[in-house]
Amino acid sequence: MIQNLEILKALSDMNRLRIVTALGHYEELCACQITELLQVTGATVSRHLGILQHAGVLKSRKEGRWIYYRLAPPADADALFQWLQESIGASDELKADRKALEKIAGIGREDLCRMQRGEDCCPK
Amino acid sequence: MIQNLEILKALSDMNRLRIVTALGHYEELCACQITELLQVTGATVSRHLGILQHAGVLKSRKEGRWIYYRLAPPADADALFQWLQESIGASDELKADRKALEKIAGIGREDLCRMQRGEDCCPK
DNA sequence: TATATATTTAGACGTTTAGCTAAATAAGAA
DNA sequence: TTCTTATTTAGCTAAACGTCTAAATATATA
Repeated sequence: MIQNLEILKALSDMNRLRIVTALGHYEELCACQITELLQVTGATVSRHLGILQHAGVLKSRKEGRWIYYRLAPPADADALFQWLQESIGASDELKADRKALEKIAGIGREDLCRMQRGEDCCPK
Repeated sequence: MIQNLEILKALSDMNRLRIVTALGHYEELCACQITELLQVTGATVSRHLGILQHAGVLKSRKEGRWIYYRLAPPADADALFQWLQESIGASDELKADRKALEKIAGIGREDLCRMQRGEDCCPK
């Protein structure tokens, strides 16, 4: 498949757009943070991240148990991603994500993951 | 659905990319010309054109029995389409389309449609 | 009017995709 | 080592998608 077509396909899903937009604001996020943002299963997030990574949109970095993802689109798709970042944030759903992310980023990895497995320990 | 997501979805199909690329070169084309280019059923072409039109990427103009389509992306997607036109033509499949289109555009509507219904009348 | 024809719509069919649950993997902690 | 846990993989289901054929629509021509 054409590389650019694969990128377009990778971007034409709301949850994946949300991931890309989030990473446009946060430099890098771990899978558990994205899981918390999207409110879907970890497995589903993993699948979406895999699709984005395979399309060459994301790169990952492993650190202990956590895997961090960051945007890394190919140079010749720069114009596309610039358009994305500028125009896509306008939607209400993505504005809400922005707020949710602030909270998620503020919690810290360990507490976030504890929360996710239901220990209900941490900041509400 | 977010407008920009709908545009991305509309563009994430090879045949629709071929249509958009063709219209990037030819100003306007009728459905039968696009049918000849893609080599799929008229019904299928009609569906693809409908999806692109619904996403706001194309506009149509009726002239007698023929319907002509042309690119008409919304202003705030300009950057996206500029990227598309610049970067997407590099693929081999789309270069072949370019050649096929020259032939198709050279035939003329009436002869082309006669050809399509198998009368086998016209330039080979 | 009746016939021909370019396009669209409707319905069927096979493939792809997004989501889930459960099991597997990989890596720290006890 | 054994246990815990973050992530991925496998297998499933339901919905979405691309394509086809056949019928319907709209327009021109005889």
